[in-house]
Amino acid sequence: MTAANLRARVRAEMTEEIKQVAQRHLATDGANLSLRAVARDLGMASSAVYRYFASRDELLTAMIIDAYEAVGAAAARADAAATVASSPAVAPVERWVAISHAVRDWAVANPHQWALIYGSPVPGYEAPQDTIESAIRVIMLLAGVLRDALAAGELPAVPGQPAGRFGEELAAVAAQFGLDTPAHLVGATMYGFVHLCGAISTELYGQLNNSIDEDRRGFFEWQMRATAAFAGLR
Amino acid sequence: MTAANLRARVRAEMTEEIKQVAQRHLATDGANLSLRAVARDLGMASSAVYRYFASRDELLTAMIIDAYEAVGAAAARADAAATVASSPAVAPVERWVAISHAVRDWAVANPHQWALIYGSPVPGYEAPQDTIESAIRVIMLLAGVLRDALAAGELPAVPGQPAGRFGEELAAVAAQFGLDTPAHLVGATMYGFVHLCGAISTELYGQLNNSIDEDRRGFFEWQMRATAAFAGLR
DNA sequence: GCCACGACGAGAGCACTGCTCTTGCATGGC
DNA sequence: GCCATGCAAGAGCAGTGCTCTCGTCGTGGC
Repeated sequence: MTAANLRARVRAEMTEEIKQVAQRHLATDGANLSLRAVARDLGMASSAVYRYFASRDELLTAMIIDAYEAVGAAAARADAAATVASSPAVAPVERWVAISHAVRDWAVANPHQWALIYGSPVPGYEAPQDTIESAIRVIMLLAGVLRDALAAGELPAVPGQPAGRFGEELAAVAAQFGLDTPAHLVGATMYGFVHLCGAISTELYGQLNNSIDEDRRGFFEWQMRATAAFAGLR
Repeated sequence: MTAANLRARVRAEMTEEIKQVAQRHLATDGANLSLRAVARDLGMASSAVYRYFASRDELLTAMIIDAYEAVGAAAARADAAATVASSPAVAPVERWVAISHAVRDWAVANPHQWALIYGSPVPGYEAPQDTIESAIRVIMLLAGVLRDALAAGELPAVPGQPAGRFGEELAAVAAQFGLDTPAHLVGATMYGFVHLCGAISTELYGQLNNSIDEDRRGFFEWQMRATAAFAGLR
């Protein structure tokens, strides 16, 4: 190992350490992440952090990517577990529900990270291209459930596509991602994803207070089964 | 008018002026509202603002209440217009769609205000009780559509309530607000509201980028008609 | 009519923030 | 052995929320 490689490794470790401390601050203090406070926790000058992240926004971007990775990984794990668990043929709706629960569980456990990726954008911050490939993992999992269900002949045939310009856009999305699913299934996927985001955000941001206070998990599952039914799963 | 009343009026006008300038800043700069910048725009010292708002959070709270009022009023206006427009008997689903479009139109026109009330909470900020009565206006309008449709016999009968603890909570909500609608309709109302929030937030926060870029309004309406159908409207 | 009181505005100041610039230090390659 | 390079630290700038004090000015009570 050359010295340059060693230096790069030390640098990567330091970067990781900064991110970890920043994530701890994020989890406790919320989105108003203070670079100086992170530096203090690490026992170094605030200016030293700028050797690793050019700006606070860049640090936030790194945390956004990590958050997308984490929630996507949690959802993928749940999907895999649900798929395997049903050795003969699990109902696709159970995969749909398992993915949704995994996302919600992650969000409840990491509310500030959720807000970072699916909440209102940080002021003055614009998501760079780095994040988009991480951002679509959850929705691609949902799309996969419908694709498999369609292949297994478990979805009712719906001719045509939703009427309107957006129907063509849905068809274009299917083509773009190489999905051999009709446009209305792409729409149903996005419909489910939209509701997933809405259900979690309304719950986390207090819109359900004084209405559903006890069985939020049950209410959530009821909703997600409704979106699955809209897609044709049952 | 006594002098005290005059003073109170001057004070109210000044308070209103501060809120207007703050709203202008909010609309352009986003949620990182600077009290000092507002004071500069008003040509007064920053400390003078504290005569009217005890803290930045209090100013934000005032703007949150105003935002709830604005979106609720827009939705109520659209509902009233849709109801009147259909002099003999407009399909209830059109009222549902009209309310939804009004909320979305307002959100698209005032994205930062939307983020303020339905986005991730401002760091360190907790919504005070003042906001909750303003917050439920939109969802009460949606509930009203279903209530009227039920009274007109336009909803299919669904016996019982959703199974689970949350079903009881839904029934309790119906009782709490004096709604004579069954629990599953309360659930459908909240389902529609959740999707409304999710659809608008995903659109505003860029989750639809590179998928639905042209006909977002059409995609939104398609979604809201689906939530109406879930409630039994068609 | 006067005067005290209270509301108000302005300014200074504190602690904090993101970010930049300069300086010193240490280490590895020649 | 010397030098270049990467790193850390400190000072400093402009900005923030918020507090405190002080001067002013209009108003209500006497």
